[in-house]
Amino acid sequence: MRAAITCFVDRGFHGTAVPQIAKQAGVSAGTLYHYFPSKEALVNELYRKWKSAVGQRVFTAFPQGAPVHEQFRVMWHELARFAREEPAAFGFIELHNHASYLDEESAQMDRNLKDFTRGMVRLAQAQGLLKPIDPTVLMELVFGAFYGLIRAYHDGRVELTDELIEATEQACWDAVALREG
Amino acid sequence: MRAAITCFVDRGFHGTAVPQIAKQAGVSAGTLYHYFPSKEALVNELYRKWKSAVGQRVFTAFPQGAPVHEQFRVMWHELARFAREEPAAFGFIELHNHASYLDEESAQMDRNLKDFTRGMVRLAQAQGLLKPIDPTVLMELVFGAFYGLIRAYHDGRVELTDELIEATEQACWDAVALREG
Amino acid sequence: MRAAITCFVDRGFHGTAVPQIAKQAGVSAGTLYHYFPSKEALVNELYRKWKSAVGQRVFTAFPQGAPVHEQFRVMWHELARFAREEPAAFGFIELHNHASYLDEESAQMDRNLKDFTRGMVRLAQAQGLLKPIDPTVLMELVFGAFYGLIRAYHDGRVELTDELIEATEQACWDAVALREG
Amino acid sequence: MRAAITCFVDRGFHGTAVPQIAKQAGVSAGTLYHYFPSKEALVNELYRKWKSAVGQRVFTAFPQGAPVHEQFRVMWHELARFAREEPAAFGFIELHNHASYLDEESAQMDRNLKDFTRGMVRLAQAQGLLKPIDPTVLMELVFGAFYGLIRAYHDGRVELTDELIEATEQACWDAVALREG
DNA sequence: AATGAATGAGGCTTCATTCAT
DNA sequence: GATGAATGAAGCCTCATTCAT
Repeated sequence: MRAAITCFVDRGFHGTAVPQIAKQAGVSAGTLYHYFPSKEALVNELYRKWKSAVGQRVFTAFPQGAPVHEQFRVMWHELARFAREEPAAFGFIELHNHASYLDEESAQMDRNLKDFTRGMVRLAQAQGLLKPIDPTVLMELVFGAFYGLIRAYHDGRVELTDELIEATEQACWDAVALREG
Repeated sequence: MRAAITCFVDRGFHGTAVPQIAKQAGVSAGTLYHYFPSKEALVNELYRKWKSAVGQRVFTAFPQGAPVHEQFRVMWHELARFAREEPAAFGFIELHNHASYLDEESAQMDRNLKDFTRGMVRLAQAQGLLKPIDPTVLMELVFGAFYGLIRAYHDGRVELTDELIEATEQACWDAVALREG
Repeated sequence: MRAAITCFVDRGFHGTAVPQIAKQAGVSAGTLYHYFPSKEALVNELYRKWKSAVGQRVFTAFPQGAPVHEQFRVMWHELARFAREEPAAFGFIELHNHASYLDEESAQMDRNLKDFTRGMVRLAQAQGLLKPIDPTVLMELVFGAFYGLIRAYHDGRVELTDELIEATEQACWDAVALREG
Repeated sequence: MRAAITCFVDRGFHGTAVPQIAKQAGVSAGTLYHYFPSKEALVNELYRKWKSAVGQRVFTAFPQGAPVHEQFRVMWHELARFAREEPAAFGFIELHNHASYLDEESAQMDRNLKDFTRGMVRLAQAQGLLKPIDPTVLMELVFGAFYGLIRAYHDGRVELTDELIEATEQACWDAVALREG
């Protein structure tokens, strides 16, 4: 339910009451329990659904054989467009990174995504295209920066124009790329 | 109380019960209410205390007349060392950015810090040292990246060595600096 | 439904959910409400059905003109055999004696059975065959003892052989009979 | 709390709401949870408290070296007097025999009491004083009869005079005793 | 100043019952 | 007739807060 996502984004997991979600969704509290055995199960299901959606989206658009910078650009643009189209969902995913109420299945999904990305980073480093910093750190810098950008967009402090996406992509590429000079 | 911070970092504001904090602090629940009128007041007081502590720390070390990159480097290193020395406090500050239970005073403090920083960014942009992107965005990219780094440190996924601090500082400077070429 | 009886015996009236009964019976929850207007009506109907069944059984086998001890023996054996053949139903009847959700019709049925039995006891006392104790008490002693026997059988603590039925019948007859000596 | 016992006796475990107990006890629902971690814990604690009270009572009055019939008489009278003095508590104990929400500790207590009693029965049988029926069955007959008597007393259908206690004791002794003739 | 028992509102969840299909 | 999704009242329990000691 989209209603649940909005609530969770606004107030967090513990700050959101199940009846609030139900009201927002226009159903009764009991009805939620026909579809989800518990509040935890609900949040996990939502998490996995959207996390895999964003993963699919990037994966689908990913230019397999292209240069690394082009791949980076595509990933950044896809993520940004996703965040622009589904701001609530994106905020939801970001919010729940590493939350204690996520179950093992959700955690496993996270790890898989990260492992895959780390593999790509290592490959690019081996080609001398990225700075020789711990891949985990490089990823955290990039995704952290991206989250920062999206947070500002959510709060209405900036508009997420294509130009801004392009400019921020360039900035973050500069952060991780090994300067040729 | 340091105990409260640990609890809030582990479980979030709504997920932390006042008696839990009291127990962790080794006092009774009632005692907390001698010092703080409410749970919200407690969290706000903690927030302001540590936010101003980190602000003071950066401000004290800040090299007023130095070149911008040097200023950036000092800020980054001070923040990183703070996060290394007070991991719980730093996690606490980061966690509560924009939380709904922060009061106006806390929000005002945030805005002041941000406005000040934005002023510095504008100045550097006017000198042609930083990329001509919305200063708000530049700041979010940098602080977002920094939070990402610290998160990885908190989770034990990386060690926060001086070398890593230096390398990440360089990467983030590359992200925001205007390339001379 | 036999399913309902099993559930009620296992968990009691309040501890049994209507959907549980439905699932056990292999039908949907809504279907139950085609046949019974409410959970209370269901339990009352079951109660009357089986209570009258056991009453019929004893009544049918009852040797009208025989000596009192013979009558007692027949009653005891019939009850015991019923409990052996329909353990769930018997446990159900016993469980719901005097329960607050039994309606007036069920209560009336109980009273009729008891009044009838009490009449027989009085008759036997008048003949000097039973101890001159309040007939209500005599009945409670006998049926209480019988329930105790059956409870042990239900719990698997004893086997309900014909020999045991006979021996316990003799014991309970000794309890109520006036010793000739 | 005596209030809880009354409620449980009236409506059973599942039929009694915690707020009902609290109201009856004149405290708030939350207060109960200062003293008992859960409704189950409450019922178990009450059960053990009163079960051991009745056990103590019989044990204290028990005439160790006396003839078996005298021992039986004492036990019966003590039980009856206890039931007369604490009708709610006695009804409560009886009600919860073998209930599914009793925990292992309570069940163990039951078993210990029963094992002890069974030992005495065996001893008496070896002396040729009791009928040679499975001791478990003899006990169930006697306690079942006793419960029946008390049930009638609870319902106000009989008065529990000393004479009645004596008469019923005699009847139940006749049930289990081996007739000398 | 410190305690911790007491409170009652509110949270998560269940369940008897209804009703559109 | 049968279903099972929907409901909302109510159940168990937690928790921020108060207050007598």
